[in-house]
Amino acid sequence: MTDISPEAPYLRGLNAPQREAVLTTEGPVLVLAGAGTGKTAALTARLAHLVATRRAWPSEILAVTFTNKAAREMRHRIGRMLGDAVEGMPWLGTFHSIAAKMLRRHAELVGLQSNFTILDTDDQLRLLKQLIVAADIDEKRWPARQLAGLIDRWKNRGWVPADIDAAESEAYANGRGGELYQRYQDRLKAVNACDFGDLLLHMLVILKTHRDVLESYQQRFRYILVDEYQDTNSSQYLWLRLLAQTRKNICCVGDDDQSIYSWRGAEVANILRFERDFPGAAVIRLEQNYRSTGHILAAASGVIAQNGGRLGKTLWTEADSGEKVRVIGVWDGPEEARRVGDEIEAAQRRGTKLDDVAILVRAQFQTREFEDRFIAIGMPYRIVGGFRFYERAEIRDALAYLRVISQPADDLAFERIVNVPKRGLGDKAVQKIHQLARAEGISLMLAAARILDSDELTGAARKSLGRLVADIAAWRDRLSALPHAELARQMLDESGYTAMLQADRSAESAGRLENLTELARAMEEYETLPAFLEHVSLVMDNDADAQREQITIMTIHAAKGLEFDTVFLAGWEEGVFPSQRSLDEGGTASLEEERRLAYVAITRARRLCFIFHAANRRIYGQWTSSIPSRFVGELPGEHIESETTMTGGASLWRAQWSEQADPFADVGRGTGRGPGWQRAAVAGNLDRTTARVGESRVSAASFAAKPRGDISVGQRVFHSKFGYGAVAEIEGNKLEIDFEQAGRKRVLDSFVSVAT
DNA sequence: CAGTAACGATTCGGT
DNA sequence: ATCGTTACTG
Repeated sequence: MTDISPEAPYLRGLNAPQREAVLTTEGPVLVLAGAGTGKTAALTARLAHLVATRRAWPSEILAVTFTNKAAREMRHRIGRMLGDAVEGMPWLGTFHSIAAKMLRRHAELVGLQSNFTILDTDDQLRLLKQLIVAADIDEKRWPARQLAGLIDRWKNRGWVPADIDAAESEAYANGRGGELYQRYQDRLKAVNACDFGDLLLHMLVILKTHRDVLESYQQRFRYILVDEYQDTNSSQYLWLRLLAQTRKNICCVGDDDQSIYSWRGAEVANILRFERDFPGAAVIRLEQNYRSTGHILAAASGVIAQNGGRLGKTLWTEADSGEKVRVIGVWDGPEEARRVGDEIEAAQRRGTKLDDVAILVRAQFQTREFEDRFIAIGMPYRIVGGFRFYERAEIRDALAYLRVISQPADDLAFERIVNVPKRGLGDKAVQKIHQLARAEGISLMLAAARILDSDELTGAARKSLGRLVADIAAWRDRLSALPHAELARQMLDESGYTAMLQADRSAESAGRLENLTELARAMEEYETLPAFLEHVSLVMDNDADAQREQITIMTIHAAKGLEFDTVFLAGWEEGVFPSQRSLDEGGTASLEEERRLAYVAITRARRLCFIFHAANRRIYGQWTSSIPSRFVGELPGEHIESETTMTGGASLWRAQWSEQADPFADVGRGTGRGPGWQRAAVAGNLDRTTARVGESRVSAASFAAKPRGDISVGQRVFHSKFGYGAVAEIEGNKLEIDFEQAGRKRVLDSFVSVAT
């Protein structure tokens, strides 16, 4: 079966199907890998095997992952197996980074220069907005977001503007979709830029139309490996199929049950397509789970079993059954946060590390409740997702400056910084530059320089623009003499950006300055400014603060591929999870995707899994009563343990919803009519609820109070939302406080008490 | 040009 | 509720 001894170190500890996945090197292979079945171990072993047996040099293997993080981890693990031999695995990366690398070599074939910029969503939207306005379309009725989504979908399918037929075009502005797509592509080309979809689409076009290029890559890549295959979209699939066409040594690893990105263009159908396009593909199933206890695995399996059309895997484990999944019903969101906090503290006392605990939510808004609570009790936490480092305004501004320096033709970057900080270049000045640029067919940067030679601009605006243009030129000159990180620091000072933040006395400005320092530091790790900018475009990771122990709060989507000892799943209510959107539209398919999410969520847990559902929740400022998610009802009874904190207990609870034939038949948005147990619960919780209302009344009444005598600068105080902090400034009854957890905030003195 | 009031949207989110 | 964007006003 193989020419290598079965004792090869990278085979140690692998089970039979895993070994098969490693040793079946020739021909197409499809590995169906359930959650926690040691997929990554098998995958890295496969790569090690290919190299160790001299079937291919590292540079002859194309290995594609879905995220940069996954790519990094794989690189790391192979490094451990092969020593430094992996140094040269130049083709291990995400679809986008690999496509970008290729495209830089062949850019001219699609009318780009090899130093093209990669636009992010924000740039993309601004550009589209301009085109929409120019096309005389009402941006209110036809939002840029919608067009962006549409173009994205087209690109995901591998369609260029010429492929858009009338029916497709109809989806935007009465049939003008295709036209705008074309204009958008023209505009991108004019500014020498690409969006993410283009990286793949352009390469696809090149591979299709330039035989020599295609053949050289087919020649080069002896083996192709694809991770998270269920997440690939059509364009990625077509790209892979072209590259694998001749040698057919392609191995795809995926799990149809973990396909949760269809809204982003992923097509599970690619799995079925694979067996059709590569007849005779070996199909290998990894079904032994090494991660979770028996109860957790059984609970997850019970839920996912409700889905139709699965390829079918039966996960099993040799591990103990462990503790049952705990399903906890609470009164409302705040109570959910309190209960989770209590359980975490209890787990901590039992020796669980906070790093091993995660709270997973369906939607970002659910994180607020936990954040509030954890600040109050001083529980260290981090929220993954939300605003990433590179998406913050100050970072984007700084990057825009750097882009203008690196690439004068980058109009979008120029527009972003032309009046940041404010330098008196408002709409009308910018408009004039635009006009000239359009008339002459030149970049904004060039037009700005040109306009100074005319008398279009006068007075302050003229002077100010002159200074900016001269500054940018000077910074660009210095780039050859100075390390780019150092240049960035000087640029931030000289542009007035630092001064602008220093002048801003708001609570966040200090943090923003720190972020900029961090940005300059990060730049030091890159050879050149363009190399750094490329990294930024492709990697939106935020790998700051990993120092002290903290729990993690994140969405289920963000948790895919991760695992934790203890997992809290919050907000399992109809309308939250499954989300209202998925219930309103999308039918069975979208409900099944939600169910796969539930499956992914439960299988993140190694040892303990808690599932919460609240009877009342505030959504968009509106109190809504809710009933437990249907997924709660799908959890097999023998693997869970239910409890409720509400009077009436589990018996009443169950009586109301779990024994009806179709308990969700009349579930709709805001029916507002809660089941009977809710009324019972209301009675039971009346005291607590009124107490809370009373509290806030008292606070409100004290709004007008005069400054109090027991607080002075430096005093340590406690605030029920922000926790402990020290008073930094007093202004009447308003205090500036440096909170230990929440940073500097302005609060009324009536909301704090003197700490003891 | 800059500050403020009104308006509106608001899953999931890597590259 | 909240945040971001736009429209209007000083």
